Amino acid sequence: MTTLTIGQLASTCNVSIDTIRYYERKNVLVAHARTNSGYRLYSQDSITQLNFVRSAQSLGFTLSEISELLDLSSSQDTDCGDIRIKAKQKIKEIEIKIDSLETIKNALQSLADTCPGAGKPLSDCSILQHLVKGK
Amino acid sequence: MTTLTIGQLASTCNVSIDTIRYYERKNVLVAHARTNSGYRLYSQDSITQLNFVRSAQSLGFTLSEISELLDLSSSQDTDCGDIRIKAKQKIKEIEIKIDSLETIKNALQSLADTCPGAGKPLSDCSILQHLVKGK
DNA sequence: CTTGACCTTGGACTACAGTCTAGAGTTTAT
DNA sequence: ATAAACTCTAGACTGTAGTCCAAGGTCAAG
Repeated sequence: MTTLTIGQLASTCNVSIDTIRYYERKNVLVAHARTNSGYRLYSQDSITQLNFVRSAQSLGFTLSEISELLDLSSSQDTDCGDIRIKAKQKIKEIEIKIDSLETIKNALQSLADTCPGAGKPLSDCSILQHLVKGK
Repeated sequence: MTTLTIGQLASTCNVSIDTIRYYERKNVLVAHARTNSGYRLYSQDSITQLNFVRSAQSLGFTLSEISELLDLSSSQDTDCGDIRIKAKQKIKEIEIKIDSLETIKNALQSLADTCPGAGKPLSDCSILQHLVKGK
C-alpha cells in the first residue's frame, strides 16, 4: 500500500496543501501517521475521505457539519435514519435561503419594472424612492 | 431643526450605536457635524439616510454597494437608468445564487429519497455512498 | 461636586473557509 | 556536498457585518 505525503495527496485531489492542513484542524481529515521527522503520511483511504469532504461541501454542508457527519458514520449505533435526518435538515435550511432570496428578487424586480429607466431624472426613480421611504 | 446625538439616532432607528459608527467607517452614513467636544451630530435627514441603508440591505445590497449607490444618487449626471442597472445586476446575482441552491437541494433531495432510512445499516445509505464516491 | 449616563477612539472578537508568510528542518537529486 | 524541493509550526490576513471592550472625556441632574 502506497502512502502519500501531503503534497502528493494535495495534487492527487486538486486541493492545496494548506487546505489539507486546515481540514485537519477542523477535524475532517486526519493523517494516519507521521514520519520520524514529523511529516504527515496519508493512505489511499485519505483520498476517499478527502473526496467525501469535498462532495459534502458541494452539497452545502459546512466543515463542522461534515465533522459531525463523520463522527456519526463511524459510530456503532448510527443507522441510515440518522444520516437522512441530517440531509433533511440541510434541505430545509436551503429552502429557507431560497425563499428569502426569492422574496428579495421579487421586490427588486418590481422596483426595477416601475423605474422609468435611462433618460429620466433620479426624482422619478421608483427604486430610490422605495429605499428612502424604507419598508 | 432638531439635531440628534448618536444615541438618539440609534434608538429612533432601532439600530445599535456601534452599527452607526460602523456605517460611518463604511461610508454609508456620515454625521453632518461634531460638537466642540467631538460628539457626532445628526439631522432629520440622517434618519432618512439610515432607513435608506437598511432597506437597501434588505434588498441584498452590501454596504460597499450601498456606498456606490449613494455616490451615484448624489451625482449630477446620474439618471434612472444607472440605478436600474444596479438593480438588474443584483437581480442576476440573486438568480445565480438561487440556481445553485436549487441544484444542491435537488441533489440532496434525491439522495435522501433513495436512502432506506431508520433501521437500515450505514452500508445501505445512499447518501454516504454518494459522498464517498464523490461526484 | 459628584454620580450616572452618555460619548470618544482604537482595537479585538465572532463565523466561515481558506490563503499566505516566516523561519526552520528534511529529503531528494545532482 | 550542496542546491532545490518539500515539509513543519504558528500566526496573520482576506471579506462581511457587525459586536464588545477598555480607557478616557463630557454632560445633566441632584
